[in-house]
Amino acid sequence: MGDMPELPEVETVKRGLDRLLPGHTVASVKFDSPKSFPNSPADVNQFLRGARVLRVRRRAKVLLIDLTSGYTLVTHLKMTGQLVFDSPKEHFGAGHPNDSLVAHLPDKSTRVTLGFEDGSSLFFNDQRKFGWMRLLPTDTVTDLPFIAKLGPEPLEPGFTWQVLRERLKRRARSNVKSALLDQTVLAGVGNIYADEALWGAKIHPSTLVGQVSARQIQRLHQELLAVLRLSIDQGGSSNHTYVDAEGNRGSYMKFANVFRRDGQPCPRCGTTIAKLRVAGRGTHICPNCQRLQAAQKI
DNA sequence: CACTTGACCTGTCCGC
DNA sequence: TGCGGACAGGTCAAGT
Repeated sequence: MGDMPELPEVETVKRGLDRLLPGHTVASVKFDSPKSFPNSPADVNQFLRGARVLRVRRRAKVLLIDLTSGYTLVTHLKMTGQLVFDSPKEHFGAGHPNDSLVAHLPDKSTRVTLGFEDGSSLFFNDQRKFGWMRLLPTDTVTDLPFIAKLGPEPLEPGFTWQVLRERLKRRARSNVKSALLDQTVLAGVGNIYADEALWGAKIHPSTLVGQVSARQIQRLHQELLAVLRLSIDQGGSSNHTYVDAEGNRGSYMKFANVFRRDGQPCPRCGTTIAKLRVAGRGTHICPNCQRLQAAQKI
């Protein structure tokens, strides 16, 4: 069962790592090449080993760990990735709630291990091996094709509802859920928060983008920001494998209105929540609150 | 070009 | 208890 990091989960990991990693110098590196870490051993020796961590950033669902070597460790967690920091001396005393998780690392899902000079470690675990970590010159990261094509960050100040309307026009003939999941339209939204925001705005996920009114786009914009912010406040969503930089699970799922709540009552009207398939993805809706107009039913 | 489908992997759950 | 198939929160390449 997957457990996937979207913007709030990656942001939570980013905040933890940015608090824990800067100042640490890489002493040793073990990596599963090329699947999870395609760089050569020569690159690792030259640009990673001996480098110190400057800062940790996030763009969309990508983590960027900047190093003093002028290189950046670019990491995508995809469906089941975790980045967990373990410093037995400094952060996890006996009886700490994360001892059980951290104590057994590395395990069979560990793809990369960075050992730091003070004895602490950063583990990149990834059960399904979809995720990757790669070392790139810091000033070329934004040239990576998929990063260059990313849409705006929804939580940046310039992201108004009018910007959302303009971005959605790129996918005018597709359904609104596919458009929200398209990272070139908008960065960071995945299956959970697309479902939650569409429920909040009372829009059926199969509605064609061109059929969504300006008023509905305003409402969708408001719901997207609210759900992303709430989830960041809760440390993200954990159904299964997601944990933050210290091995903590997130608690957003307690607040989910429809996601993985099929068969339970809609919190707004009591109608039984349904699960369907839209854009090839499991999709959760309230069939009463989120209706397709007759003309759109195909 | 816009959009949809399949592939990438492993683990788990559900029905027979 | 065993086995096959569907499915899992992401993204890209290949197809229509």
